[in-house]
Amino acid sequence: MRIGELSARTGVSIRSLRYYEQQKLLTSVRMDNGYREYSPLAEDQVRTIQFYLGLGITTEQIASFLGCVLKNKEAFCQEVLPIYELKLKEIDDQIHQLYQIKSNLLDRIRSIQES
Amino acid sequence: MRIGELSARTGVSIRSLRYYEQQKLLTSVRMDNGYREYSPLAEDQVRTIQFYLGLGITTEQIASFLGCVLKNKEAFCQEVLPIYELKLKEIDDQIHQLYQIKSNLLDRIRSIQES
DNA sequence: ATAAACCCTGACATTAATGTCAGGGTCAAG
DNA sequence: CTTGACCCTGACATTAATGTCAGGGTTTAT
Repeated sequence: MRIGELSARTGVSIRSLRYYEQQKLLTSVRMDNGYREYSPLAEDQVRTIQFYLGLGITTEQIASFLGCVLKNKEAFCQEVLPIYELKLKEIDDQIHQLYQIKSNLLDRIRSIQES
Repeated sequence: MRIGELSARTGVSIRSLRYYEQQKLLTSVRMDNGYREYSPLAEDQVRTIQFYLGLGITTEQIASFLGCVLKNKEAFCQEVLPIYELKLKEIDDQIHQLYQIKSNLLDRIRSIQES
């Protein structure tokens, strides 16, 4: 299929599909006219990419294990767990920071409303 | 005082002090040689700016009420509360999103460790 | 053969505060 | 009068994925 169809099937913009290819997350073969041609498997692959992006994993990190997880069960890919754990730590840090700010904001709001 | 001293006193980089001025958070008078000269009050003003930035408030928002809060008690400045409340909502949304991701991450980690 | 719909590359824009560099004045102490 | 420590402006870079535009080819249907 061509890029427009892949985009329509997955809901991912053409621009993003080209970007994924540049980041080595996705491959295509070129037809004589220069158009990209995708295998039917690409649709699932794009959904997988989107799933990991939704977890806040960067394209660079995804590139490091995507080849494996497309062929095996995720548990079999040793690169995945450390990345998940790193991301989890980052998220926890961010949550903590946001709570700090929230607490400060609530203090300020309270002190305004009291006066 | 000149910009280097203000920077040293507040711990805020010279670059940032110039940026605050450009964003109309800070003023200075120019000496004959073109150097900025700051009033002693600037030190406190810079700390106030830093405080609001630490709450995640943008320079544009700060600019909208800084004049007031420098002259009055914060509670007196009507622009402040809506901005606090808006920011609080943004923070809550972000916290919520992060929890969603965290929950997904924990699921994946668990499913890897179970296998 | 022409219009519409598709595809290509390359480039700039987006956010927000800050870092950093280049090229150039100013001033004080030696 | 020179050196070093200040100061100035203007500009580009940073992050990461995506949007958008220009300028140009291709294909399909009429």
